[in-house]
Amino acid sequence: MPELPEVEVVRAGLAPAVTGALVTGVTVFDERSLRRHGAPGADFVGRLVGRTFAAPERRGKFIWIPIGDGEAVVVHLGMSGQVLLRPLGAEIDRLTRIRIDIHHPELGALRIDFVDQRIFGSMAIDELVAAVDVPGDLVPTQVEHIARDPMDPRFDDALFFAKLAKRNTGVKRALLDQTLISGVGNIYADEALWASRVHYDQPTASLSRPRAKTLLAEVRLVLGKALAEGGTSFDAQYLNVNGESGYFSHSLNAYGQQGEPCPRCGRPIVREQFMNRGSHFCPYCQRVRGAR
DNA sequence: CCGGACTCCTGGTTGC
DNA sequence: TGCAACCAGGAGTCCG
Repeated sequence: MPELPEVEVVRAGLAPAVTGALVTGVTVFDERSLRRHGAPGADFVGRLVGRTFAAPERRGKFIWIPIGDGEAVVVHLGMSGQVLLRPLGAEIDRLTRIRIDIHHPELGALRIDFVDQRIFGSMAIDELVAAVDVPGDLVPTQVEHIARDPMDPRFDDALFFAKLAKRNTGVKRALLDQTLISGVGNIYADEALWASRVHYDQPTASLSRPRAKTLLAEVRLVLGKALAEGGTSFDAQYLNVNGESGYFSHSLNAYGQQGEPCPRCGRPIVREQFMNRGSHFCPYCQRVRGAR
């Protein structure tokens, strides 16, 4: 699951190569990767060829590259998406779903390969609209409902705490709710909860303010650390635009560590099914606190 | 508002 | 050795 750090690594890697580049050709190998585009592949190709990319932007796990005329190419990696930057003549991966040929004024001809095994990811051309909170900021309509991520300077901590207190749900569910806080997925949710000693099903409304602050701080810490290390690569699926993997898997404390000793107390980490996915935590360090 | 179930999907792994 | 069942889960939708 590429989460904020992996997606940001992709955005940052894309930036120098695509900004100012002209789209010279587009090939759609699998139309299913255009699910969010809402029109056939020919429409996608026709509207993209001849356009010039501006600097790629990101919110949460969404990347978009403005192409002028109030439009942008929106990219979501889903579960298994990769965006690879390659020389024009490089070999094409079998799982490449979309290929975009570009010409950069300084770097020359390049190719962007959208590779996606599970096809939960997508590309789409979308209209840019004013952001709800800061009208000067433009976001694709598909991203309008996505909250700012905790690394965004405009992320509003007080607003987040207030919303959290009003929610009547478990804290992990809230962390994964992209309309409340974006960019966090299953891995970093488990890691941040472990670091702040909070149980995944702790009711949000019962979280004390100091605990909520600790949790948000740990979310930022774990995202920042992963970012510095180039993103997680625990199953080698997550690559930067150059096809290189990150190193964060070496420092996971809870995610995927079931049966291993908790790095804090030594008792075994447990994996439970929650929200149709695995939740990894230390049953000793992370207990539901404060009955009601 | 909330949560659960379901959908999209395929390749690596597991199990017989 | 071969094959089938199983598992991974981001995000949207629908329903009770």
